[in-house]
Amino acid sequence: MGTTQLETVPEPKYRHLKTVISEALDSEFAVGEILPNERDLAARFGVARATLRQALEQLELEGRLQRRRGVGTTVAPPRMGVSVGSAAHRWPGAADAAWELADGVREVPPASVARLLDAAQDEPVHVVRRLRVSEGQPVAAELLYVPAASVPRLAAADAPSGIARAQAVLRELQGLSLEGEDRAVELGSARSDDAKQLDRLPGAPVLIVTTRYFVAGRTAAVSVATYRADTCRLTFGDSGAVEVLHSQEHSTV
Amino acid sequence: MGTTQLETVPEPKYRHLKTVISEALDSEFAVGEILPNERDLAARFGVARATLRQALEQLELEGRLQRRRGVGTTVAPPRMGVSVGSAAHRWPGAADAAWELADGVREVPPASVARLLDAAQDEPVHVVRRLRVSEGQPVAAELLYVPAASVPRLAAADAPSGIARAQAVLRELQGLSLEGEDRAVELGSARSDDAKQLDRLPGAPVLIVTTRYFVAGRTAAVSVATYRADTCRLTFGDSGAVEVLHSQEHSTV
DNA sequence: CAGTGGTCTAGACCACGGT
DNA sequence: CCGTGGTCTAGACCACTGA
Repeated sequence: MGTTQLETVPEPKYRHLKTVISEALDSEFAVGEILPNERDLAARFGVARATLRQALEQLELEGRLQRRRGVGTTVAPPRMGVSVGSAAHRWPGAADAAWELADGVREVPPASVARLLDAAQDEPVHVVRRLRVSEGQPVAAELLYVPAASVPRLAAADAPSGIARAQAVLRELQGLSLEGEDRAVELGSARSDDAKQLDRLPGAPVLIVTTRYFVAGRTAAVSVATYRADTCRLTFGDSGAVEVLHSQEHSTV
Repeated sequence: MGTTQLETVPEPKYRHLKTVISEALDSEFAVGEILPNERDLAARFGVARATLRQALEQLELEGRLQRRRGVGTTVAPPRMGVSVGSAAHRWPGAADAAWELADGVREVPPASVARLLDAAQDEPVHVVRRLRVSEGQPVAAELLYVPAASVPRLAAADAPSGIARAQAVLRELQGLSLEGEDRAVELGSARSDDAKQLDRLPGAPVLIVTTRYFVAGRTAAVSVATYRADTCRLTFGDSGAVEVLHSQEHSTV
């Protein structure tokens, strides 16, 4: 057995390119360094620009490159590890720096969220918008959905839709005793509003972390956090172990 | 301020296409149904095939479509929730069905893994290859790296590199008392060998789950599991809550 | 303003799956 | 074998950034 690598099939050009460039990145480029522009690179490798771009796209997906319109393509630093749910049973924002309040409104949640809350389809809930910043750059945009029933002391039109309201909702939440959480991670593409906050183009790959917070057997809140997939490695520290160090080379090993 | 949605900029065609098709999927198509082929669709929408493909690619990334060469494009079912680390402090394979042993060899791990193990750079370790199957299809390919020091009772050339050897390694592991785990999730693209096992093309987007297992203060094993990003939603059940139901609509809400 | 990446076109051929 | 999606080309124009 051991069908290790017969590779009877001709490798597509863009995949070979990807390997070549990837190796060049390891040996000949420093983090932050600017690569030649796409037209020059394509010419240098003797391929069409579209083909070159296919290779660059995958390298960007893997967090090896960073491309910005009007600027150029640079060598990306190793992904930063962002902690997700390290200390369980703690309300969002509790002593948690790194999250920056952006807005607080009252809206009807999307159907998928309404399903997770045990709420009616058209019932408006509190929505707290937050932005997570790490190492100086935005890494995640979060929408925290809180049904009115979870924060009964908050009157309907308590604060005039803004950061003040967001603060009020979070303050109320922290009075509740959190029983547990439930988390899911999946791949998605950035909605245009998230993309703006994350300084990416709409459609950029993101890791969507959906968290349900349980109080008294019910779902008291749902958080949908959109993390930049290119720059982030989500860490789940179950034990009190050391913070995870850099790692790379998940492909083309 | 509320820069909600001025959208002064013309929306690219492929993004508009994506919205249109996405809505059509919700209203006019059933799961598993086959879409018209790309040439017809492109003609119908009055765009070049490449542009149509850009829209389809993103929809596939979001798990809404499934495309297979030689077959066609079908409407994908909702992502399945696969549990990752629901019951912590348990060795891999312990009563854990769903993982299917594939191979067991002895190899030098990639540098990134060697760094996580407290091992020397060129020291060979046991490598157990496993495949996770859920709902009848492969969802993850795992490489479990176990330094010889973690399983001292295993002689160097104990079994002739195969499933028997894999079983022996796992059996030894389960004798150890696991102290904790440490998990990280990041986006990657499938290496060609993983791609084969997962029935995808090389380069397909995957969620890479790296787990470190701690015994006696040391890293006794490292698992690198590659999950299909298109079909999987990784779930982390911290509480004994109900299994997560379907959810969708992470974008274009 | 010049230079970058992002979008788009209208073709072509290839690799694969089923018939 | 035919029809599918996958790869590739050689152009073109647009949107954005920074000088």
